[in-house]
This record gives sequence, C-alpha cells and structure tokens, in this order.
Amino acid sequence: MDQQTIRKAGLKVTLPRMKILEILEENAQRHMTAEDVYKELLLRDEEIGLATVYRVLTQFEAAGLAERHHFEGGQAVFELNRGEHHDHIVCLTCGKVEEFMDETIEKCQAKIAKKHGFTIADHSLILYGECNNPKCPNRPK
Amino acid sequence: MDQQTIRKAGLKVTLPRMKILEILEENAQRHMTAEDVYKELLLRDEEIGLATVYRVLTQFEAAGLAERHHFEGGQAVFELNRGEHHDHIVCLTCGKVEEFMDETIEKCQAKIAKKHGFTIADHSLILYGECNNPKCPNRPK
DNA sequence: AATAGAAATGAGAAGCTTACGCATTGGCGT
DNA sequence: ACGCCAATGCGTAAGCTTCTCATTTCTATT
Ligand SMILES: [Mn+2]
Ligand SMILES: [Mn+2]
Ligand SMILES: [Zn+2]
Ligand SMILES: [Zn+2]
Repeated sequence: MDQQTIRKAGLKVTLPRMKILEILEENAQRHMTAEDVYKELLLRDEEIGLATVYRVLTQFEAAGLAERHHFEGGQAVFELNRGEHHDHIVCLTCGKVEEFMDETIEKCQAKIAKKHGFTIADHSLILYGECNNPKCPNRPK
Repeated sequence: MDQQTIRKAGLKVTLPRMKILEILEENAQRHMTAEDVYKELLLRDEEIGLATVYRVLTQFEAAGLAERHHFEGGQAVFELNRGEHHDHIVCLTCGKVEEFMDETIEKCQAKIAKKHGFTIADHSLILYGECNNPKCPNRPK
C-alpha cells in the first residue's frame, strides 16, 4: 500500500504525497518531469500546487523512493526507484528513453574510482543518439 | 596561435573570442563556468559582457572547440576540447574534478547502443563521490 | 471524537542560470 | 580608408526550481 511506502520513507502520509506516488507508479515505464506530474494531477482535478510537486519529488528522492535524472535539455525527470540500478539511452530526435545495465561498466567504474582514491556514491551515465525508429522524427511536444 | 584556432572554427576573430579562448587555455586543468570566465575577464579589466561570454562559449562548443558538461548542481562547466575524449569523477564535498578514459567502458557503450538499435552521437559519464583527500572538506565558494 | 501542536500545503514571488532584443560597435574584404 | 554585416553590451526576459508565509491538514494525545 502506498501509505506504508510513504510512512516507511519517514514521511507523513498526506494527500499530495499519495497522489504523486500513485502517478509515478502508474507511469512506471516513463520518466516524468515535475510538470508532467503536475499536469496529470490537473487532469485528475487534484488541487495540488506545482511547488508541492517539486517539494514532494525532492523528498521522495531524498528518501530513496525516487530518482532524479538530468537528461540533456531543461527539466529534470523522475522515476520510482525499482531497487535495481540502471542507466539510460536517450534519442536526441524523439526523446525516447531506453534503460540498460551493464555489469562490466559498473565494475570498471568501481575500478576507476579506486585508482583515483575516490569513494563513489553515485554515478550518471547517459548515452545520446538516434533511435533509428522509422517513425522517430515525430518528436512530441 | 589563437587567431588561427578561431578562424579555423569558422568564427570571426574578435577581442572577446580571443580573450575567452586565452582564459580557457590558461586554465586548461580546470572546468570553468561561464561566470568563472566572466570574473576572470573582470580581473583583467576587459569590458566583456556576461551575455557575450555565454554566447562565445556556446559558439566554441558548436564549433567543437570546447565542451560543456553538466555536473550536479547549478552551472554548466566548460573546457577546451583536447581532441581526446574523457569522462569525469567529481568530489561531492570539495568539488574536485578528475578525468579518466576507459576503453572498456567506451566499447561497452557502443555494444549497448547497437543492441538497442541506437546510433550514439555522444555520451555523458560522471562518477560522484568523495575524494578522500585529507584537506578535502574545505569546499571552495 | 475533540484538541493542540507540528508539519505540510498553495499561491505567488524570488532566485539562478541562460538566452534574447536591439541599438551600437567593430572586423574584414574591398 | 570605407562600408557592410556580424558581433557585442546592456538590459530584459525566459525557463526551471525553490522559497516565503499565511492557511490547512496530519497525528498524537486527551
Ligand atoms: Mn530509468
Ligand atoms: Mn574534463
Ligand atoms: Zn527517436
Ligand atoms: Zn574532495
């Protein structure tokens, strides 16, 4: 239950948090901007302000419930933390995002960190290119 | 000579472009924000506006003379393109940046792109962590 | 169930980085 | 040296995100 999820994250159970978590869950295959979430709330006639959306997403991130990624271009995107780490490939034309995880790359990163004396807390790996999908150039928005 | 560099990039040789290129060269070991470059210009009593700094840096990037990176946090940073690709490790405490290039990772990326049917144009790999340098916590700025 | 205290929210304004508009200046080919 | 078009400087605006603060909503406790 969402309530448990939020409570376990150390957050008070409030209507905005419930609704936002719900939206992220229902769009688990997407990577949503704060604005995307806000628009979805409007569609559902929820009276939740954009500031609250940003606040809640940031709290979810801090609590480890969600992840924030900065793909090229303006807005940050969010997705629920599914427990398993992954990185992203983004199509520069249509914006399509695919996910991957490569054990070899992850191991190399650890090795590199060690060589430089760093203790790695996190990393960001994003591949940019063209998806080559026949109907790609129909870039949304 | 800087003039040749700028001309070969297809850009008119102007004082702002010369000065900015000069600053980037003299700080080749750093990763400078537009503001950093601007402050450096002020120190040298150059009457160059911040808008011009942003414009020129963007032109340098488009011309392949410079690269722009988005490390965590606010500003983008710039560095001259030294011809050889590299990625970055950033200390979350002191802001120190180290560079690396791992052939294995690069190859894996190509493989992953292929598997997903993407044509990769570019990529961004940034490791975040702690540098473990004894005098690290003296975070600048 | 009612109450009180603390935390969260909504709305708007502010902050920060970056881009833009336009009058003026300045390279550069002639 | 001249003149044209590009580039610049300044101020302003845009886009995204965070902040402020009066008001509302949780939650623990009666
Ligand atoms: Mn993802
Ligand atoms: Mn670098
Ligand atoms: Zn595409
Ligand atoms: Zn450090």
